[in-house]
Amino acid sequence: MKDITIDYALRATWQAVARMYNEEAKKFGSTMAVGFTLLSIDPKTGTPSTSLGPKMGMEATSLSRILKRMEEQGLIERKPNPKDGRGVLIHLTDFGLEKRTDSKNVVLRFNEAVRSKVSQDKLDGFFEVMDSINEMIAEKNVQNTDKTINGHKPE
Amino acid sequence: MKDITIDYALRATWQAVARMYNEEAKKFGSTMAVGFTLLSIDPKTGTPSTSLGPKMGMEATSLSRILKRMEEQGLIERKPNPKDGRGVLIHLTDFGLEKRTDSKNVVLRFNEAVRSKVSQDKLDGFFEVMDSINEMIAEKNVQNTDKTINGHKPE
DNA sequence: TCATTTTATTATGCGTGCATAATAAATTTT
DNA sequence: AAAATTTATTATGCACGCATAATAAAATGA
Repeated sequence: MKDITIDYALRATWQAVARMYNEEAKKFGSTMAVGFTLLSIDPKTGTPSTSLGPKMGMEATSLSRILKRMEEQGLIERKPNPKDGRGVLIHLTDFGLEKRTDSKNVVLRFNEAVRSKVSQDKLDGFFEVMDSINEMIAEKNVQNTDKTINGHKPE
Repeated sequence: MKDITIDYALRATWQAVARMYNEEAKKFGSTMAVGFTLLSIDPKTGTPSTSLGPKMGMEATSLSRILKRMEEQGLIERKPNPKDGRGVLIHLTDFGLEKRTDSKNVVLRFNEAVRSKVSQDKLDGFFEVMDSINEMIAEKNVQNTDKTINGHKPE
């Protein structure tokens, strides 16, 4: 029985990863959140902004400013969605694709490093606990039933 | 083999918990970060601000503004540290102690809910993965060797 | 003792994430 | 079709966490 709480371990560990990711991203002139967003955009077809929020596990409004800055930096282009006058399609520029690759490498390096340190068994336990937490929270919020993390991957 | 990355699960899950914690904290006029800080202060002896950052797994500078607001809200008092003219001792006010109890209940409820959903085995896997990640990151940053999460608890 | 270095804290700016509110374009209802 | 509702997006303000820089008080070294 560990001496720390689940939420504390989750929080402190995520913060540590976030610090590290931001540090890495800085090396190629980016940030963690921008990197995650780049990874959530389909390089070939582009991605309707509607699906970005759920895909990234965050509120849609939170993306507004990030996308704005990404557009200003020339990482993405917003194109009107022919199927919905309200919606927007997010496309990567060549520059964005380049940064996307950089971001992907950071993510891959981290995940491989962790997987090489822990057994698949422990990792399964980790993912199950994550699933349980998300389920539990989703149950409390009736309107958010589609916000489970399963079935999504950042690519 | 899950279809999502470790960092993604960590991030999305933590964000979900953070949203929930903030929602709960709002009910008694507080926030998640303030709640965590309250829980990290010893109600009897007070806590030197030096130890708050490491205890909470965050940079010391990040606490400055939070403590400032907490003082303005009457949750804490900063008293000079008799043993070190540079340092400050953080003490809870009666009001702070009250909010600390509220915050503690939120944390306890969450942890109990998770523990009732997952086996101790899975939970051990979770904690081991968290430890591995923190170790790995600590190894990269030579100056941060004392930043492991083990041995700390938010109370 | 005096100078240098280390340590504790605060100030500031930036990026991030949320809630809330506003706007505009569907969609549904009548 | 016109009105009401829903949905997609943006704007704004607040809280948070970080890095960097500034300040002040030890601690260390000469």
